[in-house]
Order: sequence, then structure tokens, then C-alpha cells
Amino acid sequence: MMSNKEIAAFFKELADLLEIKGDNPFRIRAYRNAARTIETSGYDFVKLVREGYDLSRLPDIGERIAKKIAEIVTTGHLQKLDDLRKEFPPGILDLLKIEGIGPKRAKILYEKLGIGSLDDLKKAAKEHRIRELAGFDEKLEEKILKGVVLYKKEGKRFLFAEAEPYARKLEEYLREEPSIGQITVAGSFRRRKETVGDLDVVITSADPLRAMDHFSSYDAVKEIVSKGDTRSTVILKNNLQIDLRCVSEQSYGAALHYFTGSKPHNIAVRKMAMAKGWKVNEYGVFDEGMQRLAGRTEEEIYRLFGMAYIEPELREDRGELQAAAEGKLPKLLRLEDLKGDLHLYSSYGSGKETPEALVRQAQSLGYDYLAITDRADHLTSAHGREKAPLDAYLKELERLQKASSDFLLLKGIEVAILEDGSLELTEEQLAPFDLVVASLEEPFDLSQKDQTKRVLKALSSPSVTILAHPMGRIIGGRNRISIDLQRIFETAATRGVWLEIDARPDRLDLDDVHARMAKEAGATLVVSSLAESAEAMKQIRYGINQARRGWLEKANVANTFTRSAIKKLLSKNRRKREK
DNA sequence: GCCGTTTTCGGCCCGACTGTTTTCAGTCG
Repeated sequence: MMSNKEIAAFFKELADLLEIKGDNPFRIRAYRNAARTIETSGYDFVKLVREGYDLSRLPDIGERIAKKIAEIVTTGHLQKLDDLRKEFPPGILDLLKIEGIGPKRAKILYEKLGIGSLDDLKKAAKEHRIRELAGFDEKLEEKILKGVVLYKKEGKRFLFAEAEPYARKLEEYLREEPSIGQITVAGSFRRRKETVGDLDVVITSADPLRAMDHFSSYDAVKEIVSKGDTRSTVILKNNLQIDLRCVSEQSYGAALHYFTGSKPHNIAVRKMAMAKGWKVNEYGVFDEGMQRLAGRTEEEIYRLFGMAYIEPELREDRGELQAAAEGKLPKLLRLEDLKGDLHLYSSYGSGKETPEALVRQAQSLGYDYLAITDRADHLTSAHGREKAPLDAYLKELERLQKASSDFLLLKGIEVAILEDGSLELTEEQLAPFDLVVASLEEPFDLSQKDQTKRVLKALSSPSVTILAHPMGRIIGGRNRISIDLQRIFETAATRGVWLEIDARPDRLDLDDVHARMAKEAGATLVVSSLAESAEAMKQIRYGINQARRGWLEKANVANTFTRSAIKKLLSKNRRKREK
């Protein structure tokens, strides 16, 4: 089964190779635009092809590309790409990933020196053969060599949560310079993407040169990549790249908009401007006579196009512009909307703290309820203790509930979904619990059909309240499993099973796209911390980020409901599943 | 190769930085 991402990869590779070849740049762009549509439109292209849908009705996909998509889906190949690949060594595209090498230089490196891989490149740079080439010099050769070495060890993106403290510290540092006015970390960081490649910072300053000097003398800087009057790039000691852009107050909104992206969102806005004969750049929106129409604030820019303000988390060109024009933007979930946390661990299982400490933390966070959900295997086997703590766990939770007025403590448990789809514990064993989290564990490598069947069977249990991390992925670690999530979501919606977005920074499962898919399938979601300590309960904000990127509103998320509403809903859903 | 509320031809997002063959191509975001 081919994913949209895989289909899009055909066109990206086609574009890259044609660019090295020196083909018509507009055809190359057309392939890239099509790849973007395939990745971001939200349709399942395999399904569209199978159902005979006319793909050329989609933006940036014409008759010829539609035919190519059909070829890819039905044969798994694209003849044009196969032919093109034969003209180059397989490693040539790796050259493009090196800082300072684009298609033109890659072509020269290949044609003049026969360089077709990063290893070739490194060797040639070390032997000083690159500096001899026309258009290259000693400096560029050094830069390339450094790029190759660097690429091998990192080339990775940072988790949002990893980048966050660096962003905050940098903001603090920039604030020390008196000429600097506004400071915003824009880019994918501001869009709260689960990973960020670099930090794009936009500032205003009465004295840009001084601001740039201040920036480049930040003590966490390892290397200054470039430094100009209005723009500078540095690399921090932890290899995080920072791009700083300085603009005037009257351009601040336009620059913020431009550097917040996403790229597809910006391109879509520019196309809207073009249709009106206007121009959008990082300084503002201008009419034909270069008269400034907007730019001081982002609100002003969106208003000019007849749209409501679009929250950064939504700016992915996934329908937000149309929704904004029609006044149909979601009112996004906020951290303050949460009234409880429904998935976390205490010292009876893998957590560090007692249930009591977790309840205290919940109360201090302003929550009205909490479900402690230690894992079944920790509760039902001795694990080096004298005996299994299940009874003691239940008793303690009951005692705590009695002792806590104005607070609801749900007796929860997390059970693994076994390979055949049955649960780790029997229905009888699960009976005393108010809330049961079913979590997908190994094996992760089942076929899509078997994996889907497995989870559907788990959802047929009347006890299951929440389905946790159904994508089974670890960001930067393990790919998502193969499973028909659309079907899972529809079933969960019918059976009153909640779907989880967890807040572990390297999981955030469901992700943004699938959270939205779940919402559209009519399912209710929950945002959970999966905390193993009282402090970690605060990490739930990362889950909120993901939920917002998934267009979720308060009404879509169960743990925003009041104490009495959630209690009622739990028993109503249970009755629904027992039918 | 796509697209069209002046167009089926002739456009296609736009600007900064680097290095320098001191005017612009190449790269990047």
C-alpha cells in the first residue's frame, strides 16, 4: 500500500534529477507543486486512483501528472524516473543535501570529477580537487568538506521540546540589547510542529547592525554562517541553526507571517495576492503601484484578504485559508480548557510518585479530575515485590477518592492489546475500573489487514475507554505502523471509545493529521500526559500543541468536559459498548 | 508541466547573502 508521501517522493526525485540535468525550471517546479498537493491535500491518492477520480481537478495536477500518478499507483514505478535514474549514479541526490551544493554545482561535480556520492565528495575535497573547478574555490571546498562531515553525524531535526529551552534562552539574550524591540521565534517552532529543523527569529530594531552584532556574539554560538545588515545565520554549540531576521516596525507583521510559514501556506497566500495584482513579501502587501496595503500586523494582512486571523498551528495549507475566508476556522483548544488528565502512572507502576502526590499536583494545575492508569503488568505481577499490588492499588485509589472532596479520582488501568486483539486482562479483571486504556504494543510489523483486525477486536471489548497511541511511532525512532486508521476512527466513534493524543515529546501520537481525521470521523479525543512524575504532568502542553495542529476544539476533547459530564459520559459510553 | 474573473499563450513567489570574473549566478529559506 503506497502512502501519499511515497507517491510524492517520486515527483520530488524527478524534480531533483531534472534540475541537475538542467531541464526547464518551470516543469521542475510543476513536479514539486504536484508533490506538495499530493502530500498536503488530505486525500488518499491510492483510493482516488482506484475509484477512477479525475485527479487533474486537484490544484497543480494536470493531465500529464495525473497519468503519472496513476502509473505509480498501479505499477509501483514511474518509467520516466527509472530512465532518468540511469543517467546518474544513485548517490548523486545526496550531494544536494550538503550546505552550499545545489543542482548546478552537483552537475559540475559529477561531470568534471565523476563525483556520485558523499564518499566521493569527501575524498575529492580532501585531495583538493574541488577548488580547481570553475565556479569553486578553496573556501567553498572547505565549506563542502565541513558539510559532509556534519551531515553524517546530524542531519536531524530537533524535537519541539528539545528546541524549546534554547528558544527561550535566546529570546532572553536578545532582550538584553536595548535597540531590539519585538522578538518572536517564528518558523515551525511557532507553528508548534513536533520537530523543528532550525529556529527562525524575527525582531525589530532601531539599530539593525548593532542587533546583528549582539546576536552573533551570543555565547552559545559555535559558528557564524552568514551575517548581513538584516539577516544572519548562526549554528549553536548543540548544532541547532538559528536564522535571525531584522525588520522595521511597519513590516513586522509581514515578516512574522513570512517566516512563520509554512511554505505551502505562504505560497497559497501569494497566489491569492497575485490574483488581485498585489505582491506579498516579507515587508508587506503591496499593490501594483508598490503602495503598501498592509504589513504592520498579521491580523492586518489576513483582514486585507477578507479572512479571519489564522493561528500559526493551522498554517499548513490544509484548508485553513478557505475556512478563514468562510469564517469557519475552528476555535482551537487551549491548555486552560483542560479539566483533567486521563492517562498517567503512579508509584504502583512505573511512576515516581504516589497517587496522592499526583492528585495534589492535579489540583494545583486546576484540574477537577484525574485517572491514574498504571500498567496491568506492573499491577498483576510481583515485579520483585512480595506480591502483586493490584488490590492495594485499587484500595488506595478508593481511599483517596473518599478523602478528596470536590475532586474525581477515576480508577484507571492500562492494558496491552495482545497479538490476537484480545486484552491483557479479562473483562472480569477489568470490571472494578472506571477507565481502561488499551495500548498498542508489539508486534508492530503485522500486515495492515492483521494490525487493523487486531485493534478492531480490542475495540469490541465493552471495557475499553481509550485507545492509546494507535500509530505506534516514536519520532526519530520507529516508523508508524501499517494500519487502517480511518476504519479504527469510525469504529471508535460508533462505540464511544476515545482516541488519545499523548504528550510525550517523542511520541505525540496521534499526530496532527490523524487527530484531525479522527475528529472528522466523529470520534472524541483525549489529550494525556503519560506522566511518570508530578512534574511531567505539565508536559501535557505538548499534546495541546498537537491537538491544535489537528484542528481540535474544546468540544472534541473529553478531558475538557466538566466532572459530572465526564462521569456521565463514561457510563453512557460503557452502556453503548455493551449493546 | 500547470494555469486562466483581462489570457489557451506566456506567465510561473521573492528577497538576502556569498564571493567576487565588482554584476550576478548559485544557494538558501
